[in-house]
Amino acid sequence: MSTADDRPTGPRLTTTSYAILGLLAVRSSSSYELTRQMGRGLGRIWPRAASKLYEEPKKLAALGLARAREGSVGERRRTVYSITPKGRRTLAAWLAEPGAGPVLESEQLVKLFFADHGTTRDALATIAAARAWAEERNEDNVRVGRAYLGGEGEFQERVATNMVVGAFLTELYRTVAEWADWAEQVVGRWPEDPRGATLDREAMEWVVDRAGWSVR
Amino acid sequence: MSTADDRPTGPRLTTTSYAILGLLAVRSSSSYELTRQMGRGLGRIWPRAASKLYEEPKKLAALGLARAREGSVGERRRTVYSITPKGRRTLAAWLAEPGAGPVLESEQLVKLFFADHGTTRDALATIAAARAWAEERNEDNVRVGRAYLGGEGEFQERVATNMVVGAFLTELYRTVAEWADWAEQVVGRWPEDPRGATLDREAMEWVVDRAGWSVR
DNA sequence: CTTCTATACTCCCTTTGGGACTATTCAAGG
DNA sequence: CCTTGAATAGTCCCAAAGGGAGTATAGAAG
Repeated sequence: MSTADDRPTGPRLTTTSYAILGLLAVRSSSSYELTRQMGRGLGRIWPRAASKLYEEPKKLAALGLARAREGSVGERRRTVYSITPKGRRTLAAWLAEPGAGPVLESEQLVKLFFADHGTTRDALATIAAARAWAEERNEDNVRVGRAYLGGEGEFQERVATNMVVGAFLTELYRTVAEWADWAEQVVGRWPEDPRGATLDREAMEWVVDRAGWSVR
Repeated sequence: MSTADDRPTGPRLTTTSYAILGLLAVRSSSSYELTRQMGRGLGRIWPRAASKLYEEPKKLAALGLARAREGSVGERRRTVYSITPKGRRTLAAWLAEPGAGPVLESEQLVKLFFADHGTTRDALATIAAARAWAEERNEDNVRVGRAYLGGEGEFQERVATNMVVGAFLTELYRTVAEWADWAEQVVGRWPEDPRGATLDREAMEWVVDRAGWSVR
């Protein structure tokens, strides 16, 4: 943590707060725009419900990390937020700490964890759904990557940083698909009642071997 | 959704509810044991705060999906829950639906998303932290995999299903580590001020090529 | 006996999800 | 011009969940 002067007092800042602050560092935005931005790229790595996001910029403004400018389009209210110098320093201080590792929530995997209480067909369907998920998500990734290569990506000037995150997602989706293909083979060899499935030694050895990269 | 008879009325069941129900399908347990089980393997794919977990089995019992047996160890209270036939049917019905795709939350990636508002050194530290995370997590995975190969894994009789989920995690951790190694190379080529980083065309082409698996 | 860990919970305040709602603007079509 | 639907711009509400703090007993070790 950097200078004590920049440590916000009052409401605590969450990762979501910093994400909104980061978006304001890139560009001043209306609260609606902020919720849209959070829904796109960032939503893949820090998904948040839109309805809760409207509160964040207010909090940042209350802490002096952002400034709120009330305005209107005709009779419709509109608030545009912009980052303050204090906000920039606070963001930079946060970036200087390494951050928590990924947290994964997968209902599909929970179902597979208990696959022996359903049918093998159910398990295969769940695996297929996982692959479909990866495919669908990857389509967006390809499109974005190509746009950047063509020099026409959103926030093209930020391509270097966006690529690092985009590559992670690319690899993630690819991994899910490859795992799904493998799992389909393995589970396809199960009996109809998965309770009868036993250790597939060859497959297990392959998995353990794959895990060997971190072994000292 | 299967037979209407088995559709629970009253409190809504969440994925967490089903996970607890699944654990009871494997073995009757005290609420404390349930919270421990949720903290181990399942916590990697469906992390939940222990303090909230004590409510779930109560809910299942209220719905007739589990039965609660009050008891004691000396003067200490203890409640053991076991699944009912209705509970088994409800679990099986849930397993018959494919389930939602993975949801990822990564503070590290959020930081990298805004890396151009920090320093290149910060970004490299964040990448190193991601790799360290993958390493640490993978160590557990290796240990578990070897125990299963040796026939001494926890719930060895469920090795077939556990392997499918374990393989996913193995691949995930490996992917994070490989991505981190790549990202370290790429970011290592950035100028000291990451705002000066520009499109690394060769790297971007590699990423887009890697994403090509799902392209029709 | 003391200390620490394990077992076995409950409570509390904050954050968050997700849905529902209100209202104006803008665009397209009849 | 009017109507309809999407976009913009929010607020509210109830349930789920995070994370910390707390209480209490049992068991192990010194």
